[in-house]
Amino acid sequence: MTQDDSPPAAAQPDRFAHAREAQAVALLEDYVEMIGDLMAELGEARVADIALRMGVAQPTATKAVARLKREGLAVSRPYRGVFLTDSGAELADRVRARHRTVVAFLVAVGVPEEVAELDAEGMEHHVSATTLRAFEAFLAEKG
Amino acid sequence: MTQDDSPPAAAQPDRFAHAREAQAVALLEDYVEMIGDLMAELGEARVADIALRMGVAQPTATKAVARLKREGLAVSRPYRGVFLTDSGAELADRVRARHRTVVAFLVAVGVPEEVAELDAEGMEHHVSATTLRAFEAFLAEKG
DNA sequence: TTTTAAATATAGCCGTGGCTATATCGCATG
DNA sequence: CATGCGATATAGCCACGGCTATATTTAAAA
Repeated sequence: MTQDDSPPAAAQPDRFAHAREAQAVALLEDYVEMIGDLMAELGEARVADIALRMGVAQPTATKAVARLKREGLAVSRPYRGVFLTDSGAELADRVRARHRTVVAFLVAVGVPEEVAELDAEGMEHHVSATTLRAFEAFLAEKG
Repeated sequence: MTQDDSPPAAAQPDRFAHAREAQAVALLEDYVEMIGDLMAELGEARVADIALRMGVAQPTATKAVARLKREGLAVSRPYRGVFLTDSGAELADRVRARHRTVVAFLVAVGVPEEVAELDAEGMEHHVSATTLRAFEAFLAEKG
């Protein structure tokens, strides 16, 4: 209208859809990883501990567990501990490994440890398999 | 209960709170950047174009604009275009610069262009000022 | 000028992910 | 074996960020 009559460029909405998608699974990944940690440390994951570590109120953790169960990532009986299914455990392992790689990579390019830990928590969910492999390659040859 | 009686480690819930916080502003950042782009290209940002580029329905874009106005990042009169405030424009510039840096950095460490673009869209919102500086330093000396 | 089409706004719905308050259950203890 | 406490679940609230359907307004065309 002011200076350009070209169409508004039916642009790249997919990029954003993609990021939204990643965000949708991010929380599930965090919860699954945390439950995996708790199972490794304590033998079981209790809702109270999940809530404590995630920094949320207990009913919020309960709701999250319900979602995990719906997604087939966890199982639990009322008033008992929460356990990961096979696919949940597999996801937890992948998430944990990715987290470690991202942190190590950030540190390798000069980010201070604590900052790397903080930033990785949000970044990791958006790191694709391709990018993760690039990080690993970088660490391998520059280690 | 099973093997460890130590307290469940009143862990690092702050990490997650931090990531949640970053997520909260991520969408606002995307909208602001997009509006900045549209203003630069077309002289004004219309809700329809914002919706088109963000890949959302038009009422979703309208709602987002309302939020931007509440946050003091944009202004608009009913049925007219949307414009950024000074602080909105400043934010748009910062976001755009950060986006470019993150993409360039990913490419520099071996991530294919298109993947870098895709991953950056989600990652960038979690890249702290410290990490961004590390990326810039890396690019500078490794250019 | 009147009519119509396109753009914007509004209403109302859904799921997510937080919260507080409260009910219910399980277990250890008395 | 009763009871009380801690852990879990449920109810119900809120804001966000999507959506569709519909009303309203602007702008263009007849």
